[in-house]
Amino acid sequence: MPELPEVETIRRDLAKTITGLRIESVFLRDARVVRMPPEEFVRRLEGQLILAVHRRGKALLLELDGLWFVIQLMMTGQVVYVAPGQKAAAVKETKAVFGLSKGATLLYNDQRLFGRLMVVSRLEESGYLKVIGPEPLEPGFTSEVLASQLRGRNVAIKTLLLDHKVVAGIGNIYASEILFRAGISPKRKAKRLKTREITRLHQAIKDVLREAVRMRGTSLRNYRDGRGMPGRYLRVVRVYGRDGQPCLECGEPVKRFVQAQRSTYFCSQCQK
DNA sequence: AGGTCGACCTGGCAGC
DNA sequence: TGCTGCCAGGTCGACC
Repeated sequence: MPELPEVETIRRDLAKTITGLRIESVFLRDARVVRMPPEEFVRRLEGQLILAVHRRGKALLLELDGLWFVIQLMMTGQVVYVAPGQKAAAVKETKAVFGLSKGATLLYNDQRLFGRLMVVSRLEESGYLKVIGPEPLEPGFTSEVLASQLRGRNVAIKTLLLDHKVVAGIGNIYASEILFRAGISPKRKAKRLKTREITRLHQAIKDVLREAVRMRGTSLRNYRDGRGMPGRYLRVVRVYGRDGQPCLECGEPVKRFVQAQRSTYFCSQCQK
């Protein structure tokens, strides 16, 4: 999915466009994206006022009156706002269409159908939100909190960064970028990191995610923001997708290998 | 309990 | 114009 920076970008876009609008109609073109009985999903949403748009980890949370519309985009989900009078550009990947008040429309597109849409009265009803770890850009996420999450964990640090129970919102692109920024090898066992390395890692998590939010996220293929536009962070990635190309710090070729069934990119000179 | 791996899906692209 | 295999911003459940 879109990772934290991409979801945060969408959240900010949607907060401006759909806050205060009412969901007047719900049309499911493929009910597989709805992770509850589809009739109940539609019944709960229709007529609801959108009070606010929040984010937790990689999940978008639309606050309704006593209910939450939880959207997990996973790998290829998109939420696209279509302004009143603008032609609703539904595409083959459009799986749900939400008719909003004042003539606006919200499209949910998802090529791979991994995304999850649900409406709950309490956020813990979502298995993801029930177990999710600390929010990395919130003040409560300190170096000590990170250290406590890593303690005793006998897994490669790259794999652990992808675990949303450890830190929320980090995905496969930013895990590689963060470790490069911190100068730490993705192969290091989490429990072996020194305190000063954890401090660097903590700073790198914040720096990389903040920079990516400023650039409105990374678009490889499917990611689009709430206005249907790609993000710009791909222009400044240091290692992700750059295998064989020279490291921007030392010139050594960037390496790719597979870790926990996901690609990892790193520089063996700069990351120890 | 913590760690590993397959499953869930569709589609783009490289190589033959 | 195939076909095959590999790759893709994620999460969960079954297994050891």
